Amino acid sequence: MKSTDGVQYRRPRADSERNRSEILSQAEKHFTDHGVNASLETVARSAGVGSATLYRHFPTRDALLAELLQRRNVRIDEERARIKTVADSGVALEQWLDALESYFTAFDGLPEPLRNAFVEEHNPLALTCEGFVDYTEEFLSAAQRDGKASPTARGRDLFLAALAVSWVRDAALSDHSSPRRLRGLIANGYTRVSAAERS
Amino acid sequence: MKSTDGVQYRRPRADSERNRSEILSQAEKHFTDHGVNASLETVARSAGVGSATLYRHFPTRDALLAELLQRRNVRIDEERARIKTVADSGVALEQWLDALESYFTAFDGLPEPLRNAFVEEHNPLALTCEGFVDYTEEFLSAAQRDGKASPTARGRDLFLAALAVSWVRDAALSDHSSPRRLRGLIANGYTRVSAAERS
Amino acid sequence: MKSTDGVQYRRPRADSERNRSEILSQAEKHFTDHGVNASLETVARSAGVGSATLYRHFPTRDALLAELLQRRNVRIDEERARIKTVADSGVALEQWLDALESYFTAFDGLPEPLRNAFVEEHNPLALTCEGFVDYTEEFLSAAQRDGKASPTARGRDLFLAALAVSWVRDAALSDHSSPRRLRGLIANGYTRVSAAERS
Amino acid sequence: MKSTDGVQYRRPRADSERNRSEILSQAEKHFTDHGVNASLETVARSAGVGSATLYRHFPTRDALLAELLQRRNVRIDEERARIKTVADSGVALEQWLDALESYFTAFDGLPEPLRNAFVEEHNPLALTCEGFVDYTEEFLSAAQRDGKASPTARGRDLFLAALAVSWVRDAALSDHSSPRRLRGLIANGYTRVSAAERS
DNA sequence: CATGAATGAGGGTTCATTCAT
DNA sequence: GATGAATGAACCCTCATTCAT
Repeated sequence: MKSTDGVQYRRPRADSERNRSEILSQAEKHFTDHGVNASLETVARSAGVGSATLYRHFPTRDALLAELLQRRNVRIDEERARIKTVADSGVALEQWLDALESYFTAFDGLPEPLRNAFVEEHNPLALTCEGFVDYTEEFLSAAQRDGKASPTARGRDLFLAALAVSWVRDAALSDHSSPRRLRGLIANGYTRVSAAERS
Repeated sequence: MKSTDGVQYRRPRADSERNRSEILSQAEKHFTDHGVNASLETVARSAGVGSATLYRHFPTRDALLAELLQRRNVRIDEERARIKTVADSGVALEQWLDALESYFTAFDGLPEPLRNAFVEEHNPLALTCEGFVDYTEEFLSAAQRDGKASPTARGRDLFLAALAVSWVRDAALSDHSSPRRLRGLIANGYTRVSAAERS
Repeated sequence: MKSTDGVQYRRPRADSERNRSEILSQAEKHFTDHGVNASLETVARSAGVGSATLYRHFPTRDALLAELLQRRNVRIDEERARIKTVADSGVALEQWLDALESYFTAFDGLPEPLRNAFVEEHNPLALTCEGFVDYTEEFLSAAQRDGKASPTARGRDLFLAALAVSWVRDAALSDHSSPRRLRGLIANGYTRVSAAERS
Repeated sequence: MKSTDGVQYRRPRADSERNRSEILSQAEKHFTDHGVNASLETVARSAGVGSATLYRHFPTRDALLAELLQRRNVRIDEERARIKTVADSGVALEQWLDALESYFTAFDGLPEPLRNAFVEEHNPLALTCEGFVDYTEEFLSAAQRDGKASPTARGRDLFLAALAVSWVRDAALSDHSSPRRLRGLIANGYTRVSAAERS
C-alpha cells in the first residue's frame, strides 16, 4: 500500500536534497540564535527530519558548521577582492583582519571549533582555516614587502590572533572596548612607547 | 591551632572538612586529567560522597573551580613576590604575564570559564579574575612609569590578552610555537618593523 | 491487524512497542504493589530501559498513569454496557457508581491524581475524568427521568463523590465499613429519617 | 563546664523552648503558604535551627502538624461552645460540620494526613481525630434524638464525610460549587426527590 | 538511505532522615 | 541535647550518538 511498485518515485534523492537544505537553513537559524552549541536535536526537529538523518548528512557538528561557513565564504571572498584593491598594503592587512573577526562572530562560540580544527588533522573545518591562513599570508606578505609589517610575523599567527580576539569578543558583551583594545595590542604591542611619549 | 586550651566547645566540623578536602583533591585530579569539564558525578564518586554532598559544598562547577584555584594562589603569590624584586619593570611585567599564562593552563579549558566569569557579575571566579587584573595593573603601572610600556594599555587588557594566549595554547598541542608567537605579537605588535629591518 | 498483506514497509516500530509495552507492564506491577507514587526509576530499571526512554514515552507520571488506566477502560466499558441493560435506572446508577469506585481503587493513591487532573487543564488524566463524568451524567439523567434521583444532582458531583469515597477507602484498610457507609450517606443523606423511624 | 557550678543557667531549657516555639511559628507560616508538605528543611532554616533540631522536637511531620493543630483547637472549641447553644439540633449538627470543614482547610493538603491518622494506631494526629469524632458524635446524637438525623449514621462517618468534602475542596480551586454540592449530597443524598418534584 | 526511537550518561536539584561531633 | 553536614534516592530533563527496521 502507499505507492505500489511499478514506477519508483526515486523520492530518496529529491527528499535528500530538500532535507539537507532544510537542515542547513534551520541550523543557520539556531546557531545564530543560540550559538554553535545549539541542540542538534532541535535543529533536526525544526527541519522536520529525524536526528539520524541530520547525522547522516553531517556526521559531526563541525561538518554541519563547515557547510554553513562555506555558504558565507562568498561574502568574505567579495570582501577580500575589495581589500585587494586597497593601495596601502598595511591598511589592507588591517582590513582583512577586521573582515576575519567579523566572520568569526557569525555565531556565538564559533572561535572555539575553529581553534580546535586548526590543530586537528581530519576536521571538516580545517580546510576553512587553512584557506584563511593562506589569504592572511598573502596580505601579510604584501605588507611585509612594503615594510608595513614585521618580517617575523606569519600568516598563521595573525589568523590565530584574530581568532583569539574574536574569542574575547564572544564573551565581552558588556565590554565593547576590550576586543578593540586587544586588537590594538596585537597591532602595536604593549611595549611600544610612542616617540611623543618617550620624549 | 584548632584550640588546645582546656575546654573546647564549638568543634568546627570534622568529616565535613574531610569530605570537602577529598572532593577538592579528586576534582584536582579529574580536572587535571580531563579538563575543567570533567564529570562532577565521577568526582563525587571518586571522593566517596554522594552528588548531593558535592552540591552542598560547591553549588556550581565554577564554585568548585574557584576553590581549586584558590589553593593554587599560594604558588602564584610567591611567584608574584619574587617578580616584584626584579629590577627592570618591563621584564617584571613580562614575567608576570608568563606566570599568568602558566596559571591559566592549570587545567585544560580553564580560560573559558575565566573569560565568562570576567563578564558575569555573580560568578565565584570573578574575584579571582579581579585579583589578577589588579596585580597586572600594578606591574603595568610600574612599567609605564619607567617608559617600558605603552601608557594607553590597561591591566584588564593585558589580563585578557594573557587569557587569550592561554586559550590558544589550550588547543595548540601540536604547535608549541603559536602561543609564544602570539605572545610576541601582543608584546611588540605585528606592525613594528625593527630598525635593522627597515634599513 | 499489523498488516499481513504482501509487501509491508513502514513497519510501525518494533522495539519501541516492546519497550513501551514492557514499561507499562512493569508500571502496572509497581503501581499495584506500591501505589501510584512508586519510583519511576525503578519502573524503568525493571523494564530494562533507561529513564530517558521512559521519559520519552511518558513525559510525566500522569501520562503513564493515563495509559495504564486506558487499558483498564476496556473492562469498565464492558461493565458499563452490562449496567445499561439494568432495567431500574436507580439501580443502574448505583451499580455504575460502584464500578467507578472499584476502578478508582486500581492503585493505591489513584484518587489523588484524578482529583488534581479534574481541575487542571492540560493533564493527561483529564480526558479520563471527563469521560467518566459524561457516563455518570448519562446514568444520572436516566435516573432523574424516572424520579429515582434528585434533579439537582449533577454528573460531576457524583463523580467527585465516588472519588471521595475511594479516597476514604484508600486509607481505611482496617475499617471496611467506612467507605460503604459514606457511600450510603451520599445516596441517602444523613438527614433522612425513614418513615418507620419517624413513627 | 561552661557555666561553672552554683547557679545552672539551664540554657538548654530556655533555648529549647525558644527553638520549639520558633519552629512552630515558622511551620505555621510555611504550611499556610505551601501546604502541609512544605519542606521541613526550609522550616528549620527559617526558624534558625538545624534540621536535626526540628527532628528532635517533632520526630515526624505529623507530630509537628499535631502541635500546630492543637493550637488551633482553642478556636474550634469556642466555636463548638457557641454551636452548643443553638436550639435546633439539626442546625447545630450542620454548623458543626461546617466548622470541621473550615478547620480542615487550615492548610492545603491537611485532609490527607488526618485521613491516614484515622487508621493508624500510633499517629500523633490520631488524638485530634478522635476528639473530633467524639464531638461529632455528640452533635449527631442530639440530632438523632430530635429526629433530625438518621439513626444509622455514626459520628465517625460524618467526620470522614467532612474530611472527604475538604479533600475535594483542596483541589477544587476553580470550582467553588463542588464542595458545597458534595456537602449537600451527604446531607440529603442524591436519591431523595423532593415532594414537589415527585408530583 | 531515512527514520523514529533507544540509549546511557550527565546535570542540577530537592528532601527526609541519620551521623559525627 | 543541639547541630551542621552527610547521605542516598529520586526526579526531571537534555543531548550526542547509535540501533532496528
